[in-house]
Amino acid sequence: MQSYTEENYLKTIYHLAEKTINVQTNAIAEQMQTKPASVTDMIKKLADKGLIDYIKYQGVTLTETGKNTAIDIVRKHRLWEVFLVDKLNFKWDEVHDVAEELEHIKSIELIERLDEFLGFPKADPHGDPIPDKNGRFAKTQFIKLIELKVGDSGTITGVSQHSSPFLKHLEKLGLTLGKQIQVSDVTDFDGSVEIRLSDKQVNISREVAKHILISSNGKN
Amino acid sequence: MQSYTEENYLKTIYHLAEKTINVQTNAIAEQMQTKPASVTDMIKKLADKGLIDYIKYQGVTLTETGKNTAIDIVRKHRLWEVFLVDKLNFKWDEVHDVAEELEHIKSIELIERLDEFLGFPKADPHGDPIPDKNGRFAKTQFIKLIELKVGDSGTITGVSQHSSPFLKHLEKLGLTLGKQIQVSDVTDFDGSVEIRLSDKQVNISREVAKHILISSNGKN
DNA sequence: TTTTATTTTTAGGTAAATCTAAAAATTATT
DNA sequence: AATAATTTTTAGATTTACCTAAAAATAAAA
Ligand SMILES: [Mn+2]
Ligand SMILES: [Mn+2]
Ligand SMILES: [Mn+2]
Ligand SMILES: [Mn+2]
Repeated sequence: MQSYTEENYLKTIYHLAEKTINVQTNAIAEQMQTKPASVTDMIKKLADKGLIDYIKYQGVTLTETGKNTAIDIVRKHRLWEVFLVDKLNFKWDEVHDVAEELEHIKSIELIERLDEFLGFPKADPHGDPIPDKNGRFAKTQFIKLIELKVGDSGTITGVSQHSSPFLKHLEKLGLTLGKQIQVSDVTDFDGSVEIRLSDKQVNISREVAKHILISSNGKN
Repeated sequence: MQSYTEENYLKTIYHLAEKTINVQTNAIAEQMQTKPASVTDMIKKLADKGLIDYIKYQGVTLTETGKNTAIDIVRKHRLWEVFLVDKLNFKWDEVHDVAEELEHIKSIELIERLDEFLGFPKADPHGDPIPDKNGRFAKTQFIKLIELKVGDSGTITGVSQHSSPFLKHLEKLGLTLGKQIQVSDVTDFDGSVEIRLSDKQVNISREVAKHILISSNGKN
């Protein structure tokens, strides 16, 4: 059984491992809003428990057990987010912090029944896939909106930034999950992207375009 | 802001204060499954924070702030229990431990929306009253079944014991909340009580009868 | 290949929540 | 009222998760 803190470390390492093979001490410290020295302490403990492989000065990787544990926490986090949005009418920018707490509730029964209650959802309110009870989930094939060329179209199926200001901004622009979009222009001057929606046209900065994930349905 | 542990102490003191004015160190220790020495430490901290009044060797009482905090935790605990039973199909004997964790999730928004989602329930699955968001709730007038005389009747509206074995036992006997009952006999030999239900007759021990709460609707 | 910069670890310490063993205060019994 | 029993508190440690400051290792630059 892991502590609340250990679980947060495992989840952080899991997410960082999606970008780099070996996860570095400083990266964990930044993500966890703590100091590298504290990370080193925790890393040793997790290694002793067989949840990560650790070579001094070389960063860490999750073991099979560690990875499974992390995925289980991610599963809980995302299911709770669905609950908050679908059942309690939270907005997609309001759910993260609460889910950050709820994900640590320890009851297999609870999460399985919640999953059923929610209708076994496949994705959370941000488009992130929800692992099933065996930890399996489809690796989603997303393209960053920024990578689309003029004329390309697709559907918004995810975001790679979960901050409230960002999500509120998208909401205001009407760029929510499931929306069909087409890139109508890319401005030479600042690289900002002109998006055609079914009913209107909006302009978004490169920074915003980087964090919108598209499931492409055909190039032009 | 209180820690998880502080919250559990406050809740324990609150419940013990329903029976005695001054709550004693040993009583808290027993309830919290910890040692009196640990309780003394925590008591000092809670007193420093202004959540309890404490005179050495004289036990403690909750301050207004402490009481409000405790009631808020009780509110959360009971709402989560309703959620588990009404929405996730848990049995009334399965919810306590999970609610014990869920009650510590810190989000006012969450609990108010949950309350609404559940239809502002007035009682939890064990018949205990749920405080509203201002901490107010009707003081329920229960009579212990053991106190009824032969011929008295009433409705089962609560239990004063939440252990799984006890609740499963009641379930098996058909003695669940809302059931109409009448005391048809009290055995001389062991004081066990004969209960008439709408469709059958059951015999329960004094020990069981002590923990069933009845809202009386007329004596004979 | 030195030197410099960055990253990571170690050393030593703090605060929260617990413990055991022993001392002190209160309560009950003779 | 004196003694015994019970309750409560103190003293001194331990564990977990942090911290700062300094040392060590690795990576980058000159
Ligand atoms: Mn978390
Ligand atoms: Mn999410
Ligand atoms: Mn609790
Ligand atoms: Mn209850």
